[in-house]
Amino acid sequence: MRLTTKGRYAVTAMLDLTIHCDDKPVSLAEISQRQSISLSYLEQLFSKLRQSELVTSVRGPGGGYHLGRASENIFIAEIIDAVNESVDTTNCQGKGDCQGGEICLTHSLWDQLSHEIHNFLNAISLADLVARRDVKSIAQRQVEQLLILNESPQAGAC
Amino acid sequence: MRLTTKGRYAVTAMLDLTIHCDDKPVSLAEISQRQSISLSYLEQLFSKLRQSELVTSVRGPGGGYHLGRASENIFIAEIIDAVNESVDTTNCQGKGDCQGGEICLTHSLWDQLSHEIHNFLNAISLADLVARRDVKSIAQRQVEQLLILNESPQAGAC
DNA sequence: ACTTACTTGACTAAAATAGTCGGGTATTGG
DNA sequence: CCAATACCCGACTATTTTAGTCAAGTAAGT
Repeated sequence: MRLTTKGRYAVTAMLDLTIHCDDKPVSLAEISQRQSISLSYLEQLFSKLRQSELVTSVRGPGGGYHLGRASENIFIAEIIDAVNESVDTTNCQGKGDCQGGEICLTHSLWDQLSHEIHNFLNAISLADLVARRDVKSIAQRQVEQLLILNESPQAGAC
Repeated sequence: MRLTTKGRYAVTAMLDLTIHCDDKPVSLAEISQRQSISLSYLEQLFSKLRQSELVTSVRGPGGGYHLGRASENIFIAEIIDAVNESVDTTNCQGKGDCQGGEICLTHSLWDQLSHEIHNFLNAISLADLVARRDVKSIAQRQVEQLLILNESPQAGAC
């Protein structure tokens, strides 16, 4: 099982994308500022997200990214899969050749756990996360902090 | 979340210990052979398992390890904890200071997942695993393979 | 044109993993 | 007693992965 900052960053960035505007594309620079993730690293992650068609890109000035489909239909497990982090906890990637070609003693345990985690993450969509109270208030705080920092009196709402 | 070979080896070794004899202590050399885990590495793992009182040791010839308590009362989550692998999936170890002292957008998601995984692994005891059909047959195979390899006609049963 | 912002690929520092190695020390069977 | 067994312990190391950086593009809007 690999579930590290890479997968967490990807989910966080996708959630940020979901929250901020459905009309204009969101640039990576914005996400980078709001979520404190390095721009170069985001580029790497979004390259994979685009290949998996979880986002679509708009190039040129005013460009950025859109969600590939409705937020109700994008599930957390997909995002983590897209950035190459497997949620699999077995040693043999589920193949069952863990001990010199044979199955190992604890294979079925890890196989079961993998399914458990996958089911959990595949039952939660981006829309579900946006609806959460804590997510709403944190997103609000992040926008306010940026307004103060930038001192640019932009229209706060999308 | 860290769930790698270290944790898997620890659980596998503990399960092997549970399966093979409750009377005589089981030596690491035996476990090493049956489970294809390097002896030196097992020593490292058992040092931690002993500190957590999940096993007790008997030194000298004929020595080895016993389970620290009944297999019904040793849960998988404890074993993984003992070898220093945290099942926590948050970036801040649950503290909530993920984004420059503040909570990050996806904190509650990872927090919830961590609890989910912990609950799953904490509901399964070594005794539960031993009772599984697949574990029984794999253990049987492992013993038979060793008997052939060693060609030493030891009493197969404990 | 010029700028913005996506696109790609190569490169790298730091950390963690998965071990090895070499010395111990306790115990016991002969 | 003494040699063999097997636990005990700490230092060391190769490999892999993570978490990025950097540079050189390409496409598109103003």
